[in-house]
Amino acid sequence: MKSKDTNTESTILDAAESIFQRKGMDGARMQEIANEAGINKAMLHYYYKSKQLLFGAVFKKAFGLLAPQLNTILNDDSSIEIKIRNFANSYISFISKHPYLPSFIIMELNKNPDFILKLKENPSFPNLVKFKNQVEKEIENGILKPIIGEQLFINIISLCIFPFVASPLIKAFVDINDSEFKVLMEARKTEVANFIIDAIKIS
Amino acid sequence: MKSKDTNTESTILDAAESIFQRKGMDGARMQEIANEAGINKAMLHYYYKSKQLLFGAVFKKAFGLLAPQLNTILNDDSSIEIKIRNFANSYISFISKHPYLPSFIIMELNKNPDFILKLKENPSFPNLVKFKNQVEKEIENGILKPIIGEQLFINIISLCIFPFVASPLIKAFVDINDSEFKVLMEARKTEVANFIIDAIKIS
DNA sequence: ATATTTGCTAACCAAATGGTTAAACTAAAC
DNA sequence: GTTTAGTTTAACCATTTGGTTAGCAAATAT
Repeated sequence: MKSKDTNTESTILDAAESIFQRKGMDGARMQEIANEAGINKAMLHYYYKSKQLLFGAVFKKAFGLLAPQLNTILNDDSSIEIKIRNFANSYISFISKHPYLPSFIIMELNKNPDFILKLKENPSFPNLVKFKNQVEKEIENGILKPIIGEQLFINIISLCIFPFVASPLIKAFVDINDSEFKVLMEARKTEVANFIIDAIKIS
Repeated sequence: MKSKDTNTESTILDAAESIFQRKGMDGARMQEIANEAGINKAMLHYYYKSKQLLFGAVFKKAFGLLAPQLNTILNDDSSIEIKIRNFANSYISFISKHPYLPSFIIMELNKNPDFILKLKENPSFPNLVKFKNQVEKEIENGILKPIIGEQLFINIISLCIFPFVASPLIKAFVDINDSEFKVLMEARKTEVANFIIDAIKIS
């Protein structure tokens, strides 16, 4: 048997990732994935029974990259302010390196909302309870202005993720090219954090 | 000739809108659109030469609904604070009524970023110049804390649009059902505006 | 060495899909 | 009443597409 350090199964998954994340489930072609992997189309079915299952593997892997990052903000013990600063910085860094990830997840989840049901069963699925309690406590302690934890959470991820999901729109509205966009996103690492802190912290 | 008040051409466009916005260009089937419109598939090609052209008509119409709303905030003469309050309220109301619109536009623009080039030629395409000048002036006048106009603009639309684009994710994270989501979005009309104002206004 | 399992390919298949065509139908124009 | 133009349909077509099969090649087991 072949025992090359790049084994076929993961070559396929990488190729599928690249194609699916750019074209989506419906737009992707099995032949295109095979070409990208440099192998015969039949191999896709040999390792991953069907297009659905191959897609499932890609989707699951993609979601598995995003969720842990969210848990970071939700479940460590630093103050809300520190968590927000860390999160904005690390999440924007992360997405900059994987710009197709969030739009891929969101795109496919919109076309098939039921996908989320299986994901929710996973015990590591992000959970807001601790975060909400912490927000309430800091409000009681006079550190934060009154705000609903859920809304704050939505605000944080909106500000971090949306620019990447809607990057073609943003580039057009702000009238900038790809490299200027990168600069703008780099600046957002602190910009977003400062913006949120200014909005919620009692000065 | 037929002169019924519901003419075939617009029946087709409505059906195409419904299907394309839910399934996307790649996921939509011409037969499905024909069924939705209650007519023969050949009629689609009779009125709109091809799937591409029919899709183009739907996309153009959809974008034509979103752009004017943006110009409202960019090009009227009230203060930044008033504009933000009005915008958050009216934009969130609007999207609530057309929840598929933003994700449809963003989804297809991600798959085909060149679409935006033709849209930019349109003189009514949103332009940030006036908004940026206004922000700078209010900063000089001591009304606002220093902030880059582009970043503020991105923040505003992120907070208003993202929750709808990522609604399946949001519902799962916050652990709410559709009707609770509606309530949360209703609350955001003022929540988002207050959040932004708290972040940028000198108190 | 031989048999057997595993990895891989070329060729093939049935179903789906966007698109076409020729004929039928409708309603106004002459 | 006949012509003429636009409108609609059923049947059809070529291509694409996900998936299968049979056989080959290489590695492992016996």
